[in-house]
Amino acid sequence: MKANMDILILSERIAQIFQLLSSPARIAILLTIGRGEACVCHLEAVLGWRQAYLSQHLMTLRKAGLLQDRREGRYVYYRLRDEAVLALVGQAAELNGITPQNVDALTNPNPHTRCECPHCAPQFTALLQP
Amino acid sequence: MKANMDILILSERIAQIFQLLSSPARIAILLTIGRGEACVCHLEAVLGWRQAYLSQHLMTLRKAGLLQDRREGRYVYYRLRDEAVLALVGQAAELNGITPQNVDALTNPNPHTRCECPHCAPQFTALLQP
DNA sequence: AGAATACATTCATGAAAGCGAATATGGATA
DNA sequence: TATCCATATTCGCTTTCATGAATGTATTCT
Repeated sequence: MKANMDILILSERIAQIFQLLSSPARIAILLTIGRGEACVCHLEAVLGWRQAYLSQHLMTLRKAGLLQDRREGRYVYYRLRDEAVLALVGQAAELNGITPQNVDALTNPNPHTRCECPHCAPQFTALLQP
Repeated sequence: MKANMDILILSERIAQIFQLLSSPARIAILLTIGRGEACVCHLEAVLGWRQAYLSQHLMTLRKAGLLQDRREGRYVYYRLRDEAVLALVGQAAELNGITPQNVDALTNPNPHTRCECPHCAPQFTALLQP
């Protein structure tokens, strides 16, 4: 039965994407990078996780082709390879009753700006404190 | 840091959806139901899996609110509670280089038709054989 | 009522993934 | 060259999840 096989193979490939996105940590990373660019220390500061932990998830996302990295000096900047993933995240959120505005509000909007994390640019740190 | 907490909570909820869809079996089930309606024996015949295995995944999808079931005699018919999930699956496929047509071709198109599986309507069985 | 059929649920196990600790690499500065 | 800092990788443990086996429940038919 060919149609049978097709649907299984197709489903497998589709599930791979969802598998990648099934981790809260990776979703948070993708939103924090958003339409911009971020070094690891930025994510470290914003999300409050250890560097090694972030690097593991970044490696996963990079190997899967969702992220691309760019080295500049001793910093490595990550950005989305395809911003369509943000649309996918938004649609998933809607399915769960979350409005697109809520997602957008937490998505980094800057298209490919330099990282402004507390390490890279300490003057921005104060803004994060309530 | 409020924004920090928000993004973690939001990411958690979004990841839940992806977690649900990270199983090839569940993707195949959703596509096979598609815009129509299917009883368990239909899925059993089309996908070639044992009944208990299907029932487990159906339970997961039902409890998560993605599927709704309707009893008619001793048959239980499943349908999508919100067809938006098909759009989500299609978008995930596109991210992985699969064209929407390829997905559509394997998505049951009939809106809420009665199940026509080999058990429920044996005359259709012949059509499945190449 | 009893048997048969369609479906649901529970339980156990094995594989995979999350996550922490430790360590390695690679560029920059002195 | 030596050292520091940003980032990457490996290892190991724990937990989670997928899957199979067995069993339970609801409905129809005789």
